[in-house]
Amino acid sequence: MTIQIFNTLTRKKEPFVPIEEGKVKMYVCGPTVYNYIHIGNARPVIVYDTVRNYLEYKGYDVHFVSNFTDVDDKIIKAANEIGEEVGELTERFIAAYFADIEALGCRHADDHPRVTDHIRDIIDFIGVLIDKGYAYESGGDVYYRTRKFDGYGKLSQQSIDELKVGARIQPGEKKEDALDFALWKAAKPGEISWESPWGAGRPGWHIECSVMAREVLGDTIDIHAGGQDLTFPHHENEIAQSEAHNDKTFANYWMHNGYVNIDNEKMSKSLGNFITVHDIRQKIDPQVLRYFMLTVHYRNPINFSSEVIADAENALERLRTAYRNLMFRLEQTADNGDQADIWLHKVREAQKAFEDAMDDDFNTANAVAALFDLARLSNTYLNEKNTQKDVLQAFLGAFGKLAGVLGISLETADELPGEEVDALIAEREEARKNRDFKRADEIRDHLLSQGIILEDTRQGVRWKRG
RNA sequence: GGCGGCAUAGCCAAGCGGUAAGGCCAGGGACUGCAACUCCCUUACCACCGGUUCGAGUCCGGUUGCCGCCUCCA
Repeated sequence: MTIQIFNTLTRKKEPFVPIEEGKVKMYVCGPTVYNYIHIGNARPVIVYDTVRNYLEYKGYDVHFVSNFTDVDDKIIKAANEIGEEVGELTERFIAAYFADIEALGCRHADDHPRVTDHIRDIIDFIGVLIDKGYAYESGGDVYYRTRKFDGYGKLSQQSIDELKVGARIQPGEKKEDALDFALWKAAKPGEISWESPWGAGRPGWHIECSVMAREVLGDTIDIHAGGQDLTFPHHENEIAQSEAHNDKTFANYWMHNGYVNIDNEKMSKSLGNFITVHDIRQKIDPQVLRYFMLTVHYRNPINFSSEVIADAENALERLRTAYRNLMFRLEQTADNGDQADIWLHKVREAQKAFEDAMDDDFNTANAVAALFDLARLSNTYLNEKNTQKDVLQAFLGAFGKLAGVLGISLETADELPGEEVDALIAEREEARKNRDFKRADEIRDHLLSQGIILEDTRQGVRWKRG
């Protein structure tokens, strides 16, 4: 089935048709690296990593690009405050970013272009916009002439005059119109800067994405994504820049994820109500955070709280237990049965349900539900006296593959119990055989106090870390 | 002021015209020496008021309450 994507441009779900068959060009706006990312920033990273995984699952060759904004006002400010070079600061937080997203099970993009590596391209791009009359120099700055671009407002669905009401005009403004935005900013004394035809300066915020997307992916890309707050003005401005420059559609599909809220309010750096991924992953399993993010449809807001994380922990554990129990059974040299076809069929049905959910605008909430269907099925199967190896492997394969699309690993890194533990388990088995339950329970309680939970099954003693 | 989103069980959350997925928690039962794991069962007049329809959480209008964008922001 074709994937349906909700396109912000049309406010509708549309069948996904890539520019080039079998290939997807995808650009996701990345972080401004002056701090650790917070869990609100982590949402798009997780969501679009999952989108990318699913596109690949469907057989697409995905060229996934995500940029780093490594020069801007906030970075300069942060660097000044702690007395660090801009380059050192950004290098540090880029490394931190990778560490954080890896913990969250996200892969690196195929390309991570940086603004400071594309200054030349940006200057050239701005030059073309000036030549075409879409931009003008003013006192060392260069601004985009918003009213010149016909489609301005088409992404945020606002007319240019409505936008103007809300626009603020800064004192000493050098713009022709309040809605114009900076493509190039003249350097203030002592600031990091590059030479340009308009004097020393640095790029404005929006221009980088237009330029780097084009440099890496070309004039028109398939999917452009980011947080809802980027719709306006960032993405609106990108469209204005790119389409004025390229004379082509910039992106065919625009995806925007909802916010992460805390106490029902948007988490944001300016409000100061944020939790960094760097901190939270010391306290909770980052896989739980990822799972939690995917239990809500990406366009809806998601409210973060300790309660909801506790729920997610338990839920993920159920999935992991199902997986672990399958592995355990497989190790017990599975017997033969004759019901394989029925079960194999059920596995396929669950997989189909997962795909249907993901095809429908990446409905991960329903995809997760399909995983739980699979868990119930496999648990039921494990209650059978005889199991077959190929069925167990089918369950494990489906679990691994589908959870993998969601970026969730069901494997738990339980180290082998030491010899001492083995001996105790053996002793307990002996005691149980002799109906010495007092001693057996003593051993079980002792192991429990060490965080080892025993589970007696028909196939033998199974254990796990509590 | 302009634009937009959301209100579904104790909690989280799908569903977007045909008589309410899934998860967590709770209660009951089965399994077990007892547990654990697991399985089965139980828990929703879908914010409110009108309307369209044979039929509406699901479409239309209105009300109330939250939230967001219009300014740096994922």
